[in-house]
Amino acid sequence: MNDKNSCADPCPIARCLAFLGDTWSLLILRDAHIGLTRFDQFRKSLGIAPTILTRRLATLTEEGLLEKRLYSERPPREEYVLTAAGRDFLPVLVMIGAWGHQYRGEGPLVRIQDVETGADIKPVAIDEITGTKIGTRPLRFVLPDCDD
Amino acid sequence: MNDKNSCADPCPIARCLAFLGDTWSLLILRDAHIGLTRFDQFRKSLGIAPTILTRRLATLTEEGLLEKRLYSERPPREEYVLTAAGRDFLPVLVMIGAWGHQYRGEGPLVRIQDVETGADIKPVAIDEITGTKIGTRPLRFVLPDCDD
DNA sequence: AACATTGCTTTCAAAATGATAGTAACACTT
DNA sequence: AAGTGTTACTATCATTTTGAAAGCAATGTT
Repeated sequence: MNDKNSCADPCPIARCLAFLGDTWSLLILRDAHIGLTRFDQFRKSLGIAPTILTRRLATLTEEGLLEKRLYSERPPREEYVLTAAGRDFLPVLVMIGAWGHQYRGEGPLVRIQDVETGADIKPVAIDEITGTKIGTRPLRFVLPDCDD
Repeated sequence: MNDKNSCADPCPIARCLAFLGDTWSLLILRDAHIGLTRFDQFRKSLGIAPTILTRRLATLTEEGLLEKRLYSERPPREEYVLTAAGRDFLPVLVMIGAWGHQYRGEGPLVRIQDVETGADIKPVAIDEITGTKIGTRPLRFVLPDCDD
């Protein structure tokens, strides 16, 4: 994609999107966070063609966001559960949802709540160092030297 | 996609992904945040086919993330600049980058810095209400009644 | 007048997607 | 024991999307 030089794309956004840059993968991850684990649950929830679902689940598994777990030996049946990497993807999904909520929020909308307090979540991204919201201070994308 | 009922998909994540759920759109937005505005800048930066770029820029413009601005009358030339909605998409990109940084961080990596302090940004998503990091407390996705 | 620049469009082959049907391995029911 | 149901797929094929390459229109530059 961006291979003007010999090393892999140095942008962490591009690296992530290289295999997660499609709607289905992200919706599968969303459903996984909601608690779905099985092929047919994903298929019914998403209305996705089984061919595509097979491929997406395989990619997500290969890339370490999901992992297969045998939940029945006879008949052999596997389910897909989130790994640590998959669980750590939640902030991305939540921020996508926050944007959608703000800019595509007409009509009835799913809301994300804190289970304990029952209150709606109000997600914001901050810089942990300065404590300020992302977007309030100018940022810079810095390319390192690349001698791979 | 998820039209088991008559109303539009109530999930704000799905709504966002409905038109932003592809790699190119997100990379264009990334480049727009870096400061690119012109067709050829995007094309060269991304190595994208002009056909696709035309379509993606049109969608991003229609959806209100970019807007066309005439920067030369003769010859008539337009550039694409981020709108408020487009600027507010930065947290999503930054969180995607943070995930990529953590889980796909081998080799040289672009880092995001605070321009003023020069320090690397450490992006985290928090719930503004409770102040806690997203992912540390159990969440729930709540479907509202839908009588559209 | 010839060439360069910018922002596209046209064309067409290749790849991805989606819909539908079918299959494998079992369990369960009668 | 035969038939039916469940789950997780695979096979097939038409449609859609993508990508590569070339072309073009409206200028500015030399």
